[in-house]
Amino acid sequence: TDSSRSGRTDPVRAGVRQVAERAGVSTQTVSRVINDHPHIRPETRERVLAAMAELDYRVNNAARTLGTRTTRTLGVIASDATLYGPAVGIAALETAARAADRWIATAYADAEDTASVVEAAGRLRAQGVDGIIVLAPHERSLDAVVAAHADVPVEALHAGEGYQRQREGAALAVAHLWELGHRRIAHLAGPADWLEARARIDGVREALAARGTTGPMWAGDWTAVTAAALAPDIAAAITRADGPSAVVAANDQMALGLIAGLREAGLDVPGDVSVIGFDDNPDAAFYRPSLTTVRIDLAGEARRVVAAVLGAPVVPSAPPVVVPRASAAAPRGMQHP
Amino acid sequence: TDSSRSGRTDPVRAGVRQVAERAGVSTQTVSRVINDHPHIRPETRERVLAAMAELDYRVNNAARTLGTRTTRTLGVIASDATLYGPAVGIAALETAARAADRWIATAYADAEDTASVVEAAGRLRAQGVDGIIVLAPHERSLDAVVAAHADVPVEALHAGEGYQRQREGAALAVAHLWELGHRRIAHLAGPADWLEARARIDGVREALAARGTTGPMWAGDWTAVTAAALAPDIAAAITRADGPSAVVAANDQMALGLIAGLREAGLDVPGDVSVIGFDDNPDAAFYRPSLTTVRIDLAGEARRVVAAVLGAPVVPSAPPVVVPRASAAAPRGMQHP
DNA sequence: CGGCGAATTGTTACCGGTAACATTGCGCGG
DNA sequence: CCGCGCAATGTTACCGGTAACAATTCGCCG
Repeated sequence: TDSSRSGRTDPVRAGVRQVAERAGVSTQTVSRVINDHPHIRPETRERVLAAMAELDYRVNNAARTLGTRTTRTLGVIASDATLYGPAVGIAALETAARAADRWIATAYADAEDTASVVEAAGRLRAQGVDGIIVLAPHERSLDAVVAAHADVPVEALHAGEGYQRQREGAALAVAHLWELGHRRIAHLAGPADWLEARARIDGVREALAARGTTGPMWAGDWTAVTAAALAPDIAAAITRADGPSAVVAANDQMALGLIAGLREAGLDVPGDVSVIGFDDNPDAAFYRPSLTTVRIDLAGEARRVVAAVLGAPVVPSAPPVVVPRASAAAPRGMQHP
Repeated sequence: TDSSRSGRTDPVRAGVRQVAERAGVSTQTVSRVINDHPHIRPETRERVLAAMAELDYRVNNAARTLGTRTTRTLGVIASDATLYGPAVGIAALETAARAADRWIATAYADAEDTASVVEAAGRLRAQGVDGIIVLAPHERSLDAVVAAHADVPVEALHAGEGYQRQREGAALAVAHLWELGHRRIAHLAGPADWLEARARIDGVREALAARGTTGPMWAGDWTAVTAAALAPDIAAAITRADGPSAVVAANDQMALGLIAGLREAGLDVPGDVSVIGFDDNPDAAFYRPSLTTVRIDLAGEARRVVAAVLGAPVVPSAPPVVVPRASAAAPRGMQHP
């Protein structure tokens, strides 16, 4: 009976015991209703739900965790939030986790430093996460995390089927350029020890191989700055007699830097060379020239990996698609076929 | 006494009781050591620490939470992760929280929908956060969150002192353009009911007022798409006799879209009109033209707001600075003064 | 109509810390 | 040499759920 001591709102949060009393059942029954257990008479369930609503009941996660030894929380290890891919990946994971009635705990780490990644995993473990999702890591970091935390499921957003999707996307990029008429295609890759970069490299390689050719490759670090720094080199290759006429960049930000750098070197995009990006950053439509890019179904990937960590049945994501814009065009001499 | 039943690693995590037994003290003493309470003999502390190390003890957060009713977790409500500002803000908050030995729980909400923001706050509350930090919200959403969750501290990254910083930054942008010789300066603002947008609007207005003038204003939604859609309008204003010769965009992404749209309308940046952005997106250096922008000390802001939520003494952040690049230049007719 | 198994609900103990309070030991002033 | 007060440590109960097990009810079959 609420004493009129102080404020207007409930001074103490209601617990299962209060709900149970109000509904005239045991706490266990309340617990069963909360967790959707079977063998509850519909009428009883109603009564409990009503009591919960009246008391504005919320489960106490800490208590639940203590009892069940499971936090319903998934840990996410992310690296650089200034990169478009990871930032969107985290958001997609949060959404997917929420849909699965889980929480996300995010820990940032320096992807270049395996120890820091393992340490981030440790922080997440200390918080009691039920599983860990690694975003775009070095392959060896992933291995290290798996080794150090063998007792929780660890998944990478871009491993397994995600790897395939990335590969497909890269292959699509090559196919798009090929159809435009390009026959010598280069790749500006991400750091080679990132799974994500590797997948895109493999995709490019295989697509080229399927067409009986290969192409030069450079490795950046996902940033526009580094891509711009590599541009002179790439420009030199392009201007050679049998140099590439198109470049697949492993993400949009590198494409941006690359285009700026190529321009600096006197090359016009898409006049002298075509460039295609990866990620479909919403800004890419407004780059100059607007950027042709590959879109991955990140939301679907996130759902898949969350399901994988939870051991739930996975639904496949949608296949990647090319978003054609101005930065990729027919090679010089083919404009009017 | 460990029965040799199964695996190599400890089958059960050690708890305070195990540590206490091993160190020959009570669990309470262990607890005191964990939490750095006074009145522990150094020698005792050593013994406990040793026992903890030997047993690879980790506190169980759930148990601690249950006992103390505090989770050491701060909730962050974010809106759109595809925007550079919020994405970096979250990362900065995570770092600041970690430095304060706290966790971050992130909940995404639709900023345009107050109910969704309040609901996100509710989710965070259910998780038991000790405080809530709202990232770039509508003012009314912030009010609603405060009203609905009066019993936890709620702060906005861009309210209070953060507001001042934003205002300063906008004023700096105006000052920069003014020094270049611009006398008629427009503002492409964010949605007017966002605190962040408001601060920047106020900064622009006040800086103009201090120079005895005013300027036209348009409101976008932070995205390049909408900025591009507004560009024809803005271009029309610019080409009028006494139209503005420079635009302060409220973020870099809008600046990007604006520049693309102005170009579409036949206006050259910075030839016909100067544009300055806000945020110092690392990509901005590679836009074409490279974007002059304003940098805010986001890391410092994050530290400040985390301290504020925790009721700790706040350290001020660094003042904003202008990063001069190519998109802002002297107005036509002043190139050679 | 007794008996049996499934459906439904209740009882009890426990998860792993910590707050609150109790207790012990010791230095020191009078 | 006693008593006081603080330093150092211990005891106990409890936080708010849930697992495990027990008990009761009920429909239905032989």
